Amino acid sequence: MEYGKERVVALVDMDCFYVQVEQRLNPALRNTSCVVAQYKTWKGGGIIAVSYEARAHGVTRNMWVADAKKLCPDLQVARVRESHGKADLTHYRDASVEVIEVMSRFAVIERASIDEAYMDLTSAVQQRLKNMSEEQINPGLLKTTYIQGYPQTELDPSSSENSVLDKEELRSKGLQQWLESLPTPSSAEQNCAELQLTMGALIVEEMRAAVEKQTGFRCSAGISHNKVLAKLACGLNKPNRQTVLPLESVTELFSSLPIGKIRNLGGKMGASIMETLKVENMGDLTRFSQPELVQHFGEKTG
DNA sequence: AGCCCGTGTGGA
DNA sequence: TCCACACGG
Repeated sequence: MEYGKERVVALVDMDCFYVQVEQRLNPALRNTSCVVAQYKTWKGGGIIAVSYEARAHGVTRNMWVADAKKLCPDLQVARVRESHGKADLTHYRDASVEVIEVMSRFAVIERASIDEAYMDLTSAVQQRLKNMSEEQINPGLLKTTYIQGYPQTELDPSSSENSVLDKEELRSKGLQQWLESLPTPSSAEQNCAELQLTMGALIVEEMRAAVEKQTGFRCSAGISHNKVLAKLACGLNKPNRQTVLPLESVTELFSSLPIGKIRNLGGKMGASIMETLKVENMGDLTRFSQPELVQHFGEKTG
């Protein structure tokens, strides 16, 4: 197997998880602009989770409720339970366990936080490929899947029709183009990395559907070859969607990706990289060798 | 008045 | 091995 393509790794991230937990409990909050906030006294409390409807009004995490209401006057506010003057998150932890239990039926889960989990799907994928007949994968089984970098827009002056496609049309067109480029899942082709990612996406589609059916909670996911890329992919099409990030699409994605967008590089570490190496984008980093990076930033980080 | 918490890293 | 700090949520 080619270097960097050995594993299939997924990251599943619950969409505005605390909000969903409160919405399940109180149906009046569903499909509305709402937030979860803690500590009522100062400016109405601090916001720790925001529904996507409220985000459309510019409401963000870490905002005061009083400020958020200026942006979104009909904002609904759910409150974090307080025990003895302390915010009590056990409610959300219990909901998290519900989700993890469902996901564990599909793969070994590595819990990364209360609302996200990584999983190595390599062996599950190989199992599924073995048992598959030689037909092309049905796009209908990947209804919420985006393939990053697809459709590849060939510069065709005769058809400027791409500009009128909405997001869903683009998604399905890209998926279709991707599936056509794959070998049929037969015999010798089972170690094709792109085919493996696609099978990973199929498993994650099933997992996410099971999570929603069992718990009522929706999530997004990224499928790629390692944890950093899976995390990055997950953020590309939220909420309630999943994204495959093939290695071939990484170069273009990185070319304009600010370093701070990569997990663990959002703070001082990322700033020091940009400062030390005089770079802005992830693409610029490929100019440096691994020993150079290790020298600057330490064994693990480099 | 940004808190609180889990996790990971690297230096002492 | 422990501790301080950084990061994300």
